[in-house]
Amino acid sequence: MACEEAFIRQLRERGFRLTPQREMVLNVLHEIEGYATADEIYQRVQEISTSVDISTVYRTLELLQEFDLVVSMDLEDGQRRYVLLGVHGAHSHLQCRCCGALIGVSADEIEPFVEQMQAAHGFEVDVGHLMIPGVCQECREAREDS
Amino acid sequence: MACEEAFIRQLRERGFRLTPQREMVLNVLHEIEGYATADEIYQRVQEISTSVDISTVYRTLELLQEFDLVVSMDLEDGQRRYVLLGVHGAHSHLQCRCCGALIGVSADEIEPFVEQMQAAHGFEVDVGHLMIPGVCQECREAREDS
DNA sequence: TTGTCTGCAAACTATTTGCACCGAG
DNA sequence: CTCGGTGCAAATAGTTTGCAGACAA
Repeated sequence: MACEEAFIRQLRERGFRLTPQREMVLNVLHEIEGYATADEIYQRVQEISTSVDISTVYRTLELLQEFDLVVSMDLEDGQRRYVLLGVHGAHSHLQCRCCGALIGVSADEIEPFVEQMQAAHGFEVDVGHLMIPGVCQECREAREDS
Repeated sequence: MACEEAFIRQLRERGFRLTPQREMVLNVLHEIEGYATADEIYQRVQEISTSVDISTVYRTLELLQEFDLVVSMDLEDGQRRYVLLGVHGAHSHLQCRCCGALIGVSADEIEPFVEQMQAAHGFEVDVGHLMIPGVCQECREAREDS
């Protein structure tokens, strides 16, 4: 598990400690392999061990973000989502406002757009935090049927 | 003021009423000519008339969104921003995580990207709600100087 | 042992809602 | 006159924080 190693190394380097709670949060993020709210992560951690507090989950997620192992994004429903930057590294997400689905889009695919914004505005796009709202194929088809 | 007319027409059509509070919120949005938080809008409305409640501001903003005269977006600081869709219509925003600046980008400019997502994923991008996080030119230059 | 981390509870903040009165149509 | 809209206050919901005790190193 390369990301756990990276995590432990960074913890050591900066004088932080490796606690079972931190391991559990990281493991849960690994299982999920996608976005999740703090509460969803909390629920899964609870399945493994009760008496882990939601505030610890938040604190761990903050730490993981400082280490660039996780990115967070705000959807319009007011719940922040957290994504583990796994082996694939930074990528963007299409977010369906209809069914709520999040669809991953590789950084490669976003690249032309990133370069365009760079050229036109000197703006450096943060691909890992890019959320693209809209309507997914399934929902569009469902809509056309009616 | 074309958008006020559009507003009044839609109000009438749907049996809603035109109140001074609703006019004030719309006027403030007009003055601002850009994004603003509910609280910022509330403050400006207060300058014109005290005893207008923040809940009325929220309710009016919701109404304006239903009428497609305003779009809202969530930035990572947990405060929702509201933008009046003026004469220019829907457009996207570059958001600098460094200085907080919001830079408008026309729908035309986003068009190639929209078509790409359409072709590759059948996903219909909602240009008006698209927030593109990153670092703006000024902040990048400031960073390079150090 | 030492100082970080945790659980608990309380605080915060942005937003939403219930309700009785007010006022636009 | 009617009933949609408002101000007020209280409720929510997600997230953050203070603190005393727990535990990794």
